Amino acid sequence: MKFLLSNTQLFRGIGESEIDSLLHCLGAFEKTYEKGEVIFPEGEPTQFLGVVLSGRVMVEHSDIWGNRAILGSAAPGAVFGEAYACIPGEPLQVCVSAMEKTDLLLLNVGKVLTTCTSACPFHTKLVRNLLAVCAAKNLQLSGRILHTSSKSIRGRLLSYFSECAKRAGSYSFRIPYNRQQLADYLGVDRSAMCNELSKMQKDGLIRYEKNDVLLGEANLPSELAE
Amino acid sequence: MKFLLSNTQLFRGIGESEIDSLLHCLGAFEKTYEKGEVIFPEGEPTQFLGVVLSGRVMVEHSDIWGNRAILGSAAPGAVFGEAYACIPGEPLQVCVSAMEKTDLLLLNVGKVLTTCTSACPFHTKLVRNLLAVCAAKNLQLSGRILHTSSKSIRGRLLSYFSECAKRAGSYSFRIPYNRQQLADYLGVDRSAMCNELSKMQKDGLIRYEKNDVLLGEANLPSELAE
DNA sequence: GAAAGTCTGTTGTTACAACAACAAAAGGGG
DNA sequence: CCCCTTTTGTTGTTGTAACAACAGACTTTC
Repeated sequence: MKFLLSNTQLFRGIGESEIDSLLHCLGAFEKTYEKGEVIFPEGEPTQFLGVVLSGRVMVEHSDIWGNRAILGSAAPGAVFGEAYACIPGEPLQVCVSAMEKTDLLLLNVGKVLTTCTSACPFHTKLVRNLLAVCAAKNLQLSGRILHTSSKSIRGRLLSYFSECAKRAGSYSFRIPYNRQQLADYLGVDRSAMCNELSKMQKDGLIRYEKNDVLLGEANLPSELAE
Repeated sequence: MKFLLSNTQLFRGIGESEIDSLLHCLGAFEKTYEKGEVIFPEGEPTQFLGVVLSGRVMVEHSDIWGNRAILGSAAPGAVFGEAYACIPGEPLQVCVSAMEKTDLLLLNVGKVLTTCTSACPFHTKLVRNLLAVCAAKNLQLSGRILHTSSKSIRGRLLSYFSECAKRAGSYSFRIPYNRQQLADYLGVDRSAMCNELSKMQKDGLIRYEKNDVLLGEANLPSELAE
């Protein structure tokens, strides 16, 4: 696990040997959640930040009519809840839950920030890393906003798929959401989105099979066929 | 100006006397922009973070068809561009411009983060403050997402107005956007939104006059009348 | 391996918001 | 003060996406 951690953005530049003492300072502990289980419920504050060790978590919001909006998800190595953990007492406007069986590392970040001790020599480094993580999360949220800025379903899908392709470094990629979740991420109706996906395939814009998508012209070699 | 700064989130806990040396370390300088002028153009990275001294700036994105999406705005004392300044070389996906005549303080944050020097004793404090600012900005962006999660124009307006009222600590508040900007912030058509505002007033949900809004029942004492 | 449950894709209907076009009001210079 | 520009509010039309309902594929469980 220490090896995994030392490769995350949060612990970048901190040796595996130092991580131990840091984790101790941060009151770190591991915890496993089953699919669908709530990790941070809406309405309560949290002192803890989560690091995904395995599995995947989802950040969502539900209004009083049951309409769900998905803000994003976190894959292994990624961090979540850091914004709330950095603002002590702030009640969550969102709910974090496990999309599948998930192992987490939970860190009490409140401790780092409220006490001014720099006793552990790597606190400083950690805070800077946390800042970088927080900044990157800002861009992720901005991305989600830009993906939903188009008025049409097709525009939203293409915007999202473009980013997926860019991140994967390939026109072929796998999306982490099922249809309902993708619809809630893009803020559209599921059935209308399924419909649009079909049309886009007919139009040769994409090819897809379940969660695998190939973005590009119809005449590209079809990696997805058979 | 130092008095203003020492009351901002970014410089909280840093004495007015220390701010001078910090500003020097950060290569800080003031600059004035006219209404409509671009501060950070889309596509280019920035090493600088901005603090609004007076006026107001707006963060927006325009797609290739000219559709504009407004991500948010920053009032005096607020900070912008910090996410990009914390990720060296990251090209802006958004454009920052002045909504009116605006005085800014620009700080080279890249220097703080890339060099590991803690020579200035208040660097550490500043980085922590910056983290808090970044976390708060996360919540702002989440808020913008939640305000646009409703499918109806009325739902989006009410969600936004609710937050305005909460922040103002009053059912009566003033919005910083004109109609077109508000529409672009909420991701709806301006004329349709104007229409919906009229209906909401007829229905007694709100009263408004230009940018002043009163949220609540029709039978509340009408502060806006006369 | 059958049964219950979940997920996906399809269709048709309907409501709502985008769009276009215009008039009135407000603001800003000269 | 008048003219020009910007902003706001209104109307009518049209298109698109939400919604409801269902069938088939795929999972999970016992």
